Amino acid sequence: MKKNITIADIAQEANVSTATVSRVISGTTRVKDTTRERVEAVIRKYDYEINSIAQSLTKKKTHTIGVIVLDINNLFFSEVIKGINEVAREHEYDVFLANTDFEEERELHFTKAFIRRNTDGILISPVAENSEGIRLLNKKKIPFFVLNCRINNPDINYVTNDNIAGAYLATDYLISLGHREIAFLHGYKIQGFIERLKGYKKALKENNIAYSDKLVFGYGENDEDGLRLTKDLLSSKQSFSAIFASNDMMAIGAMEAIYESGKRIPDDISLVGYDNLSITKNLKIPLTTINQPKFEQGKLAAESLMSLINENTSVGYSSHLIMKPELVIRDSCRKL
Amino acid sequence: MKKNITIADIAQEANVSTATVSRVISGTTRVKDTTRERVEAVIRKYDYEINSIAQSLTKKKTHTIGVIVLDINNLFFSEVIKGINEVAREHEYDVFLANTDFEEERELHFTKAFIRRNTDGILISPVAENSEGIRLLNKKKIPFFVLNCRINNPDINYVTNDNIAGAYLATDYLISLGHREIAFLHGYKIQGFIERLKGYKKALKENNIAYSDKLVFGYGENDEDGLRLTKDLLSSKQSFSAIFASNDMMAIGAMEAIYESGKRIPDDISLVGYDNLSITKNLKIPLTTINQPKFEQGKLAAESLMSLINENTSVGYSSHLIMKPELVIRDSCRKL
DNA sequence: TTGTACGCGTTATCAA
DNA sequence: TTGATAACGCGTACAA
Repeated sequence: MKKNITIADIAQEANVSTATVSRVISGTTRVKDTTRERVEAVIRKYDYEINSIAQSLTKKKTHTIGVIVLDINNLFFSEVIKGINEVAREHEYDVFLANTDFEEERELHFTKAFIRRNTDGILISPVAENSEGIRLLNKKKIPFFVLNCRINNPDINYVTNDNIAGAYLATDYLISLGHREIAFLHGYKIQGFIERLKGYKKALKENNIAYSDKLVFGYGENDEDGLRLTKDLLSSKQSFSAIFASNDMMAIGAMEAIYESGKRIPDDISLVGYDNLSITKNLKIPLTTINQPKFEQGKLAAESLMSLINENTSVGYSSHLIMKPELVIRDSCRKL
Repeated sequence: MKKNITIADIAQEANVSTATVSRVISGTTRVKDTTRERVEAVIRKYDYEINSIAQSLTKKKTHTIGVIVLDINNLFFSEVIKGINEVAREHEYDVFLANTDFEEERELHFTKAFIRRNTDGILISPVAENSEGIRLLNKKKIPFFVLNCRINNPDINYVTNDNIAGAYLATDYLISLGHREIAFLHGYKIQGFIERLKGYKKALKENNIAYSDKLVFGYGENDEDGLRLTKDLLSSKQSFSAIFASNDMMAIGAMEAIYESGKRIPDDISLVGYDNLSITKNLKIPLTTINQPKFEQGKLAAESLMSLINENTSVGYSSHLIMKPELVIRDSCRKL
């Protein structure tokens, strides 16, 4: 086993106590210049790096946050994570990243892993608002902030966007263009996607259009899912003139399926997505979609988490942030 | 300060020693069933989770790997990371993720951070083959594996793709279509992109086409960079009929710039990218590009790292893996 | 089958 | 300005 150089080794070689070495490293206490230099020379000589594990044990701080997301390969989360990283960097925190792939079991696994690792705080995009992971974090009083989910508990902080309003915007826009048979590509059965279905239904209802579950195809999340579900839709003999995909990745897959079938967007089928990923403006057909701030959500959540961590007393109020979605009109829809 | 429940608390409440609690948790030694049950009950009662920090200190293992990439928001790395995550999951390792944004200073920072945190191993996509981070890892004899860079040191393991060959393929393809004035969008000045320039030059030379640095625009990496550089190119009065972008993200930006300028692909300008990101087939114009395995590179590197970690003696040989790139022809190029 | 006591590498406290 | 030493929470000989 590789013997690691410790503070004791440095102390011995520099003819000082471990306490002094510790002082030199932390820079908190004054140390005589000559001793300091002697110690620093030995540290450099061995490329000595402090052992944060041991350090954390006494300090009770790891300078680490854990981030749990549903799918790291979805560009939506990439952008959120970018925002988180930026904040973490400013505060000199390091980031653990975990991916649940929408499985509650994995979510719980990583939650526990982070708790065991004593991450100072956790950002989590949960599979369900009452997931076991959330319960555990809450019970353990670990600073955490929920991403991308509304939690019905006044004590729990979260940031999300108004999915019902966003989906309403998308559907209502299609209806305003004259579409009445609008297919819906349903994401996995998590709160966000269920709410988007609600917004879709709400828009139908307000426009006196009957809802039909024959036009709802699920479930999924990424471009492959969108491809598959749209193929199902196309071969279903259902009549429809537009598709509302619950997120952009699925819309990208839908686009592929539509073109493969020989149809065209928006001439034959109109298409709307959700998220406004930066690539959607460069798709085969620039995509009409719903924008929600992503980078900002990550930043916001991370910043709030930092204050949660640093005021060890609870803040006295909690953040329930609901971002407002916006319709971004591009070229994927046409007036009937 | 929140008092954490420790093994000692459990021991006290269950009327046993800490050693016994430890045995119950690890399951290594036999414990009488009745005591075991008593201890387990107390553990459940408090939702006790072991403190991995303390555990690591004695065990000298953190069950953690660190991953350092150049840009987490580039879909290329998303896919690589996906491969890494899959392997880590199988081996019950957790993953620290860090992003250097092509800055050597940040690379060194995270390398040190991982060393201090005693990550059992590190996967790194370095800014330069002789970076300070690489030097440190090598000196400290920490198990590590280099991603996406060829290292001129027999002891250092790496996996990458043959950038020269790939860029040659791309350029030669354009030439075979009759293009002779081919602009090159240069990525940041790191080995991979420099090699792609070499491949480009090589193809020109073998086809007796003079190289002109007036056709080379740099430097960048993502879609915004591609947009900016292509605008520069378009306003430069240089005559050209094709663009070879050093990666797909830049090609996406180039596509945007070209369309904004009123020109069309491939009618007015042919375009080739590099990486074969899965979205490239769904772009405005499905992109002709160079494929290199991404998920597989991540998997391979992670698996090799795992064996490096688990055979604490060095393996006796090292892996220098160079993946073969392939031309993927879609619709973004035309014959002159 | 179980308990005692020490070590892991650091920081913090108290003396000197 | 420095040193000795007790924590921190866990694993593990060694002993019982």
